[in-house]
Amino acid sequence: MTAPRFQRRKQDRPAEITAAALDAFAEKGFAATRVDDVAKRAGVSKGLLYLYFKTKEELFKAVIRSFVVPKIDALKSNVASSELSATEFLRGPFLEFATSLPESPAKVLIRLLIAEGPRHPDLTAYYWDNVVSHGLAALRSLIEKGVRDGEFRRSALDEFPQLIVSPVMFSVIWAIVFEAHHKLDSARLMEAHVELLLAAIRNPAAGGDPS
Amino acid sequence: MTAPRFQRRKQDRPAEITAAALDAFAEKGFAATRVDDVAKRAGVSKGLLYLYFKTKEELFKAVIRSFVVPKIDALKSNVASSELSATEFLRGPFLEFATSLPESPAKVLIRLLIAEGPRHPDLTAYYWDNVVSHGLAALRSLIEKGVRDGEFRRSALDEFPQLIVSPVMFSVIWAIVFEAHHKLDSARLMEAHVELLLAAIRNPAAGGDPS
DNA sequence: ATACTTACTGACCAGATAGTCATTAAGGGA
DNA sequence: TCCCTTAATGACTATCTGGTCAGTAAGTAT
Repeated sequence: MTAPRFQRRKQDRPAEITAAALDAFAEKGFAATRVDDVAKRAGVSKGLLYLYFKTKEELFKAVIRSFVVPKIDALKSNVASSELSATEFLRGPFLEFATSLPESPAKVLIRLLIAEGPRHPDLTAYYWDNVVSHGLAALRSLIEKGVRDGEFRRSALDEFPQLIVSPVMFSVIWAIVFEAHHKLDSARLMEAHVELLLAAIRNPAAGGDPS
Repeated sequence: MTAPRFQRRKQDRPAEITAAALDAFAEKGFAATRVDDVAKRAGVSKGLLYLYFKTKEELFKAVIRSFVVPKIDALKSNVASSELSATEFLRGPFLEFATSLPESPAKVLIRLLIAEGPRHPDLTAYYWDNVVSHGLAALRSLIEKGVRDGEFRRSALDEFPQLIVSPVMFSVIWAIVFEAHHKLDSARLMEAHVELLLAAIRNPAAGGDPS
């Protein structure tokens, strides 16, 4: 009649453990997080955790990877809906993405990457290959399309698409550091950014803009 | 005839120790740095370190403070040289400041603040009071001046001066994470940013711009 | 029922490290 | 030259924690 002391759920454990680890890392950072604490949050013994992840570092990497992959998929599906003009894309999907990021798990990932990245070259390489390079390429082609269609003039954005996303990163950092005491309305910040950007690169030779 | 085993240099020790600590933190981050290692780098016994700093955390805070203060002074003296027009200021002193930051100790401070800030509310408060709020105020008054003088049109920058510095922060983060494998020419990035910014907010009613 | 595989537990250990303190000696004053 | 204050040392400890492993019991096949 006694409830079983545990269940065997080989399929689900890894995901549950990485989720618990993300929570813990979000609160304390990697180094200050105890493996025992992660195990407790996942409702699992420390021994089991070590059955699925060889070391604490492996766990760390698995956390990054497991939350990066879905993010990329979301990004790709966003870019796929590209019947929009470049301007519309910036005001629509891009703005939405940029606004949601500072409140998503990405915030934690970014903190971890900044804090621990320099000690994990393979991780930053992975992140570069799977996220940053794709993101930059997408931005570049977006700008290129805008220019081709006559919406945008040529500008330094060709070379530095980073300028499109730097306020996004800024918002995330702000949220990490000042969240508690100095809120930043990142939605409106991003709107302002997009409008400034469009004002700067709009092709003066082309038809006017309704705004 | 034997050289003395140590010298008593009460005045210099704290600065030497915080400098050593900055180096160590830059390499390993706060949590992974051993107090013993800091002491060795400073050429001092661990016991002495604890004579000047009550705990490792106190040392951490002292490091942040001791490198923030000079940075602020530099900033203030920069702003003081304000016979320049707003446009000239952005293209001159601001650009210089923005370009130098990613290679300065500020890089380390920012990494530490992102990594450990959430666990040290008093530190982020200090940083806010002494750096961020002043910086934002300076940017606001710069924009205001530009508008007053007819150089700039009113824009969202009034409300979000953060947009002026977000690429600076971006450059710093980039340097922290991808330094080794994907250099970013932050000088040219910042130039591009300033020109885009000016293109966006230049007052169309005013006299043209030579560029 | 019974035997068998293996997911899971939890007590344990070895190494590391923040912080202490009794002791030493530098260096200035009388 | 001899004190005497205190800057500085370094050995020591209490604790903490990543990682191990012998044993336990959940589930499955027969």
